[in-house]
Amino acid sequence: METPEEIKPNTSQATKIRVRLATEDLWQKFSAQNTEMVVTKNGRKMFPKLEYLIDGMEEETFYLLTIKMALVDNFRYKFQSGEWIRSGRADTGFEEKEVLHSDGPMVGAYWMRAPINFENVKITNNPADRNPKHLYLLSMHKFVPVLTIYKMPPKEDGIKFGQVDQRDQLAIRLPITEFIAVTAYQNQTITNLKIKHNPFAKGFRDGTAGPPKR
Amino acid sequence: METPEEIKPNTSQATKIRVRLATEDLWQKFSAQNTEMVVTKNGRKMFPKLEYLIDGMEEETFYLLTIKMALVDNFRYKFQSGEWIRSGRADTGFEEKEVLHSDGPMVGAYWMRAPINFENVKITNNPADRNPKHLYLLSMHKFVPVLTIYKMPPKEDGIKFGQVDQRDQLAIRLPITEFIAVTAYQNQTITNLKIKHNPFAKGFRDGTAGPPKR
DNA sequence: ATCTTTCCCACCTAGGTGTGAACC
DNA sequence: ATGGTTCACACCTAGGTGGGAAAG
Repeated sequence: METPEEIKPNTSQATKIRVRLATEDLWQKFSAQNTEMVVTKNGRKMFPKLEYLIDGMEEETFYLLTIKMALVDNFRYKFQSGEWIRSGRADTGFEEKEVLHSDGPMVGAYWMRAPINFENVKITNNPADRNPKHLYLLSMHKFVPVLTIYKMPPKEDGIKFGQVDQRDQLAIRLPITEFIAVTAYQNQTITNLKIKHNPFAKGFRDGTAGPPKR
Repeated sequence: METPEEIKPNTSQATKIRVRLATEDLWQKFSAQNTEMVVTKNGRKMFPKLEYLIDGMEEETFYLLTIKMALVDNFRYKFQSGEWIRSGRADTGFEEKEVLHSDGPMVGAYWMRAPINFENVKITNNPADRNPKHLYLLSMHKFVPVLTIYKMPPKEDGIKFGQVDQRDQLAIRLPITEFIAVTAYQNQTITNLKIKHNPFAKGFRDGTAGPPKR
């Protein structure tokens, strides 16, 4: 169980919330080699997936969950001689954008029942992409996913979208999920891990099927 | 352009909103034969899809969209001698449930730009189904989809989920989208229309591929 | 008997992989 | 020349169809 890195001023209830990754072992394998994530013009899924396990919420209170990507530092990176090194200051033009979890406002009991995944969220290097489920990232920069949990006020009559108090926000960034956005993998070890563990890359595994012929 | 059937007490802005179906011609073909929709234990997609075209929203105001299914009347139905007839009173135990559009709160300009579809919403006959994107329906009963548009107050600092005034809700039910929930198709004409127009049923079309062998 | 539901199936759509060459 | 990006591609996962037999 990891401790959240960033906790905003908060009510006593919200600070009891704890978050960990559903596939922490897998993330650890990537993290140890410096995780890379491919960004494309049309949007690319992330692998490993962002799947969080949550506990400590109030069973009957409504919460909203969002995900965003934050720049880890102000540098550009490049892969040289087998390692990632800094290469000047970060490009300009990056703005954080938040994507609401598509399940909408749900009670704590719901969020805690099963892993919460954001696999419908894709990352892109196309600044003109207006898809609300796509996050624009800068290639060759380092990012960290930020899960934010908003506690809703008690529901009233009608639809339940009360105002969210700033103090009832909890932002969680797990260092193990940091990654560098790339348009093509740089580190062959990362490529091998992707092929080994991502079911969609099964066609590139040795012993399962031959490499693609051309 | 159809006129909304049901307009709740409303601000002047909200009443300017107009909604029509993106695939109205297709819905018309089904509606003329009494549309049937299959419900399953694990959830089934609807076909034709619920795809709405919207105009008349304020470009920069935020709106939330939801979908729900309403019982059209208090009867149970059965298909006898080639037609749907009433067969006693409706079963008990149906409760309307609302599903938020997964894009979350978006400005009017966004909702009006392209057809709004709810194809991630599935219908089921399993009362124990707790999936927030699944709607529990009673088989052999008649339903109508209800699109509800919630106008949000001007955004403040922080996250933008202000309270929604009851007067700023607009509920739209298009009679052409009424359907009877079934566990197996009753009317062969409906089956033929599904096979002809649903891409996933291509395997059952004559002249494209033979019927499945067993 | 009759009506309704469930299950597995062949067949299909939709779209997620890294590759390697081309492009810039 | 170098470094980063784009594209079509073969190969795969995932899952949406109604049919038909069986079950309830």
